[in-house]
Amino acid sequence: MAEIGQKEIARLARVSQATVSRVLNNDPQVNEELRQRVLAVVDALGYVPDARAQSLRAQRTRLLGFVVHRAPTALAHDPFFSALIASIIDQAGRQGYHLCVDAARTVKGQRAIYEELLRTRRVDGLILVESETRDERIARLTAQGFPFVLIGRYEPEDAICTVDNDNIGAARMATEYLLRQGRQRIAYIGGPAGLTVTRDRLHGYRAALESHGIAYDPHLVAFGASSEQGGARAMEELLSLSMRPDAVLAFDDVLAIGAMRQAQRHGLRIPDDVAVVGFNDTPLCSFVEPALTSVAIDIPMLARAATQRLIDLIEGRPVEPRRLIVPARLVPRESA
Amino acid sequence: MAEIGQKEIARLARVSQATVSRVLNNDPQVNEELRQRVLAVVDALGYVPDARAQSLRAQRTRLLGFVVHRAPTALAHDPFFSALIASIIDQAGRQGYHLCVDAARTVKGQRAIYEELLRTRRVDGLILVESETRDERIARLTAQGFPFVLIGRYEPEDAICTVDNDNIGAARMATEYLLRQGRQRIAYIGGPAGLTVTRDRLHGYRAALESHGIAYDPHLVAFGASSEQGGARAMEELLSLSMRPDAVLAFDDVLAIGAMRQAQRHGLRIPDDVAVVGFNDTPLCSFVEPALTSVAIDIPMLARAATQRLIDLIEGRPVEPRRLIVPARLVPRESA
DNA sequence: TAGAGGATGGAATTCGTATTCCGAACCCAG
DNA sequence: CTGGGTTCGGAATACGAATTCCATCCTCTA
Repeated sequence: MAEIGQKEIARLARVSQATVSRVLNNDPQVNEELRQRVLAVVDALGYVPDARAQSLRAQRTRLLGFVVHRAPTALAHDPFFSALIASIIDQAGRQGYHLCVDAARTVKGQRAIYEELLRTRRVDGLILVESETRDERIARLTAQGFPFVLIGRYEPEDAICTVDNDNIGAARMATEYLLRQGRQRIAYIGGPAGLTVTRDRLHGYRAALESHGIAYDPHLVAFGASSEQGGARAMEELLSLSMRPDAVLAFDDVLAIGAMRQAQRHGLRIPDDVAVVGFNDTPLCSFVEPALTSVAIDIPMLARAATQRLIDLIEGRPVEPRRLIVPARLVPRESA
Repeated sequence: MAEIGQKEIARLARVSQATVSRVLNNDPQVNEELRQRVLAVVDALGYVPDARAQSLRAQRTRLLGFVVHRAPTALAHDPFFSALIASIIDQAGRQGYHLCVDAARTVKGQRAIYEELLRTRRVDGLILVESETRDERIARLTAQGFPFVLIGRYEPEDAICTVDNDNIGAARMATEYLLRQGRQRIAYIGGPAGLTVTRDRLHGYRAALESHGIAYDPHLVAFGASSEQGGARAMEELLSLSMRPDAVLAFDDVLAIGAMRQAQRHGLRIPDDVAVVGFNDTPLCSFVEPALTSVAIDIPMLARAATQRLIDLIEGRPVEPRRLIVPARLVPRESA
């Protein structure tokens, strides 16, 4: 039943197929009477142009690609992921674009996805997240002039379009918040070492301390895998210091909760003895005892900015500035 | 640079464009020597067929549509959502399909998305979730013979392809688990009234009771919005009964946690005085005190089954049975 | 050795839309 | 009444790949 095309419409309206196309594309130079006649038929048949044909003809699909450089199953319960996708869909939808989500199942698969989406011209542009610092694909995309935007920091190139959370500023803000509360020995628990995010937040933490005339003490910095155990172990390490910290800034909420629990096991009260601040403001925060103060990343803003930039890029509009930093905000709860 | 097509390959390999196409599609009736010559050029130029042209020609896009009947922002932190998407991408990817995710921003938008994806033939099939019980779009899809699969129960039609979690069985199993632990007065806290899921789980709960010779007592059933407050309020109601329950089965984890907290505020010990079981096995479960026993829905299985069925439908393979029920399993923790 | 039959590759067409190009009709001024 | 300019719609073509159809050439047999 859906095998109706402009040709059929044209036949029924007794005009040429070109006229049908003109009417549908609001070409001003078409007689009003004809326009109505055509629209009547279009309406009656519920005709809608075939996106596949339009894609071929116009050389663009109105499809954005969202690629996660991670196995699909690994992001199953990642709250970041769904929030990001939701906002991208929203923003893209407003401008008539759709979203094609892909993930690399294997390391080899990354290359395949790159080929599949880019070379086949299946999508008009790409939004990449969780890119490695040195990512060969980024170089190739740049070389090919293929539109893409990166969410998260990327250092080597400066000309590429990037949207990132203000990790330095956020960590600094959180640290200063603790300082204002009179905390003296503030510790930092970092996530996976080597990630730019980990380093950035450490920078912010350090900057806040130093601008308040407090010397940076490496003993007060611990690292742990992003899990409750990781947080607990890191906290254990910090508590064994001769002078234990009176506040902890953690790389993410799960680490923070692990740390909090470990402190509680030692009989310490939160926030009285030790204040704890997490990162990401996940739903978990409200459910732990005491509720966790956390830094909220503005994911919708991140997603919207990235999407808008990508569409601008695709449609040839200038994108300025190339790198955008989105501010985060602190969500105060009971733990600090 | 990517403006190379089969015509260009043909020119360089000194064959016709048709031959290039034959080689790429493994047509057996092409001379081996020619095949090699063509493949050499294809390889050298890194040529990959244009998906847009293929879509038009083959009348299929190898794109699956995933439609959520909800505003994008509403699913921002929904763990269900990302788990579902991740597994769909995985399964679809194995068979050369991609996933196009869409959400209805507004009620009017639902219609628009339906038009956009279906009528424009942008996708080969649809996976729908959270459909209303009476959904006009489903009737239209069925009438048009457009391939689609529903995740979640749908009653009116029996011929449509459906994959659903075994809500009745799961609630029954959880209730029996509590009964085996010697619980006598088991209460049920339901979610949004009117939803099939709510009713199904209530059915399972009731069936378990009755098969154990325990009369169903409507006083032991409360309903609440899916929030911590909702759970707390429902629990308050249950605790005010002359004979308070010694166990609670909740519609989801958040409700369960709310109920648990409320019981604790009354000085009751979990699980000694009141056992609590939640639903969905969200990450929250491990983080509350005591850790929440919950029913885990097999989301990957749900997603994979739905995807596989959709692809079977698209490629004309028979799908049997039309309705598939995926079993859930209980994850015991401390709260029961 | 001629004719049948098979193998093989090229020309042409198709998918549905957008667009270019051009001819026809019409208007007004000279 | 005719020529130049304008308006408008239809024929034709392009987008890139797949496929049908056909011409050619080769081989084998009678």
